[in-house]
Amino acid sequence: MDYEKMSVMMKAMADPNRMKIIDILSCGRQCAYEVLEHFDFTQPTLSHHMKMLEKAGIVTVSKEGQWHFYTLRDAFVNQFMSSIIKLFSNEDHCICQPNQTVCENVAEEKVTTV
Amino acid sequence: MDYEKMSVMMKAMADPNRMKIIDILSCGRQCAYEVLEHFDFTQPTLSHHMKMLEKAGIVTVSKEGQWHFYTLRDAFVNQFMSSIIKLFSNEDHCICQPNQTVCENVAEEKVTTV
DNA sequence: ATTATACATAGATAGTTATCTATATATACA
DNA sequence: TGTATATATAGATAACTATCTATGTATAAT
Repeated sequence: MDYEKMSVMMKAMADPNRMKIIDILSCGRQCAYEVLEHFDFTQPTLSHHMKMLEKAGIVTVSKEGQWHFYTLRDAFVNQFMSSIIKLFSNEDHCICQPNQTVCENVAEEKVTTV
Repeated sequence: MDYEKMSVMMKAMADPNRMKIIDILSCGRQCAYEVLEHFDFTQPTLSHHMKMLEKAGIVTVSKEGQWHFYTLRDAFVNQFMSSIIKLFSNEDHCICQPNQTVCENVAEEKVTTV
């Protein structure tokens, strides 16, 4: 697991306004002007947020005349989901044998439910 | 979807070091001392990170003598996964009819694959 | 050509945070 | 009791970021 790369994605998602933008775009592509109607902040602030989402590989832009259409990337959704599943399961990093000699951890086997 | 609450969780997860901590704890509970062995930063820094994870509802602590055992909360994992699935699908917020009169968005119906 | 619209960029500010050193607290052990 | 160990707290600093106002740019409409 590439924690740094995943961190960039998660930090981009972690802002509540950007999370709402992702939620909006999950219904299909929309232009910046449409997206802005759902928020109270100013247009430059939206421009900033969209750039963050773009840089993190979360959305793509296609420019048609004066309109900039933003689309949620399927590749991002798939990659993010599989990374999260790996993170929560005990397959990837797997330091399953806690140091018995140090703190006598009597860890029960963790059953992965994800 | 409670974007603010989800944001708190995601911000807590989004730090690469805390992400690694979650990955470690997904294999079962460990004490702070054990967790610290996987990192280069100092003990107060780990203490800070564990507190962030606790406050976000991601881990719980059980104190046994001088040892503090940290456990990844199943409730968090379940809640997080279901929220993410809602976020990526077009069921929750669902502003599926972009404003035709404004930017003539010819959005194709988005097929939910999550 | 002029005006309106959609979006981006520049620069500033206030708030947050990841990290450190230094120190405190609490438990275990000799 | 005194010492070692595990963890927390305090305070400082540097970096990052969400937001604003002001302004620039590019396209469309009149």
